[in-house]
Amino acid sequence: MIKQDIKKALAVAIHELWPNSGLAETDIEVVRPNNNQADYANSSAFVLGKRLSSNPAEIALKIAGALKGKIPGVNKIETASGFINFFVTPGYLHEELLNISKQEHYGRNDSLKGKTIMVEYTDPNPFKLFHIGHLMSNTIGETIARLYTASGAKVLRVNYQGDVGMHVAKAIWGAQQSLKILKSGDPAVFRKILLGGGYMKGATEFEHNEQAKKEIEEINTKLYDKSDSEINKLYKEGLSLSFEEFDRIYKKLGTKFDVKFLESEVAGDALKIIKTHPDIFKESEGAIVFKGEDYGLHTRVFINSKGLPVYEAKELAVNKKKFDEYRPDLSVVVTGNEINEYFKVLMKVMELIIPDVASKTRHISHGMMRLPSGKMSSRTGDVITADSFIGQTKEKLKEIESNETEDATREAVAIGAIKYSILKQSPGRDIIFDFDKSLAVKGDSGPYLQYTYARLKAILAKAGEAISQNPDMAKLTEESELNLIKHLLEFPDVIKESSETLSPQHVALYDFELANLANNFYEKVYILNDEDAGRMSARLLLVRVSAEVLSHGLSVLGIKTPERI
RNA sequence: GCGCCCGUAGCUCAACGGAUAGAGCAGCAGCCUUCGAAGCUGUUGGUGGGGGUUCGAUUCCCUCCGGGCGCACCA
Repeated sequence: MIKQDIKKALAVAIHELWPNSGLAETDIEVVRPNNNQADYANSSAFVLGKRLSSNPAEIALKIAGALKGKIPGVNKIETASGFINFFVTPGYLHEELLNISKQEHYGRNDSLKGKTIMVEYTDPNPFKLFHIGHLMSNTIGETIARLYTASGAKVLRVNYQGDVGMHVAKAIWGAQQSLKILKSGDPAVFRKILLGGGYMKGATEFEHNEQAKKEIEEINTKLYDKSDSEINKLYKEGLSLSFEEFDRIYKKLGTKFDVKFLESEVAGDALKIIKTHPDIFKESEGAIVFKGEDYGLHTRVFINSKGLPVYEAKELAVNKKKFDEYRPDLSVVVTGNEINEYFKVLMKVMELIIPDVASKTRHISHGMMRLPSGKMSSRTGDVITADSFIGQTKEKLKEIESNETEDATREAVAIGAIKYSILKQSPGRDIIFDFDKSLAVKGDSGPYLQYTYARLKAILAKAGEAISQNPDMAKLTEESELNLIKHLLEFPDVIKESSETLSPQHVALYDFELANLANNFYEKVYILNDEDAGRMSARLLLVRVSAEVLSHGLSVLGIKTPERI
């Protein structure tokens, strides 16, 4: 890679000029400048200027002079007020394009080879709706998993689902009430009640109906000791309905979990862990709590006054369980940012009782999907399900489709649009979901990228056998061609950096810029029916590699690339 | 009140402490008699206020203003 070559040459030159500068190769960065002043640039002269107490511009000149003619592929080195700018030759670009066209997994790196990483995400609760918040967690988590895979790690996708707890009791209570009124045995009605309306009703009544609150708490206890057969039946039924529903959605979204944990499996462990650490957890007002104030945090309840473990305790147990059973090198937990503060308490507790787990656990939070009216709440029913969201997006796509599109393709485009709009911004931020405004299907959008891919593939399909002819790489001289190749060369760096910093938006931006350059090339140069067969073949090679890299780039984002859209 | 996060163009978002702060949408002006117009080209427009650190600050620190989330038995 040219960046590495430049870096090495810089390190050597700097060492020769100033043996004691203390500037190592790892301190030197070669970047593609965001302006068009150079192909690659370096700013080490500023650092050296500081260390040597001398003028950066002069230092840059000295370095540039020492490097002249020493880096293969670089034919021009300039300085501009301290920056050192490098220009590469078309010949170098041609050679590199040919190289990457032969690589099977271009873009992958092996920086995490041999490592096992668990990524927990989505975490929907049975008995509640799978809404666009889960869609967000799923999209981001899936991309993190794919970024780690692209860096060579073995990734285990984890889904942790709350099959016990107050929300289940609320849903069952609500369903019972509705069933009494409706006297309906229709499975579809039952399904709807249990998965959506039941929880809503239970949660609402819980807040201002003392009788309901009491009954729900009783149900919660019964759920733990399994003493009531009617509740057991409703529970079992609802659980399998929920899982069926979730699996259907995962399939749609392109996620497949390797490990599924249930809260019910870890509740017992949770109690055990808490009880074996009386030095850390204290009794307070009938509950067992962790006094976070000693560590600049706040107090959290781990076991409630009914003796049942709450979220924090179960989360503690599930994180321990991951390491007991799978021994990962790293465990990443993706959640909404509303639980950031709880997670800090949890991390502190883990540091105290299972430090080895704590040191290998990392919490990543994402923002909320918000409605223009405010926060979404499944309690009040002010919620948009993933299904209806995807459905609405498909409807919107119908407006701009030029020909008859198959439903599966339309769905791939709709999901691509949704995923891209989530991933193009940094994960910590909220998305204000205003359907007409925030979900783009034109411009910087998923469909634009898929369209570009389909367009490139259409050329390749028409070219047929011309692809296999001997490409005359030297014929790629247009600016649009060279710019495209330069961008293609960046792909491995972008993947590696995004995986290190967990920044899906960098991949999204890269893909978008790639599409821009590819479209620019498409408009500027006519590819097919060229009397110069070698040139046509070289251009087709560029089309092919661009399409492949775009497809891989989108695949990292979990976005499909249909051949036709 | 305390803690954490955020504030960039009319709107939605980018920008390892680097050069002239980039895109998309919306607006305006163009491009379908050759490969897919879900496209391409051009254009208008911006870092909440005030200090500080630095050769260099959207980025780091302080402060003020504005918004979000959390602050004990829900997750």
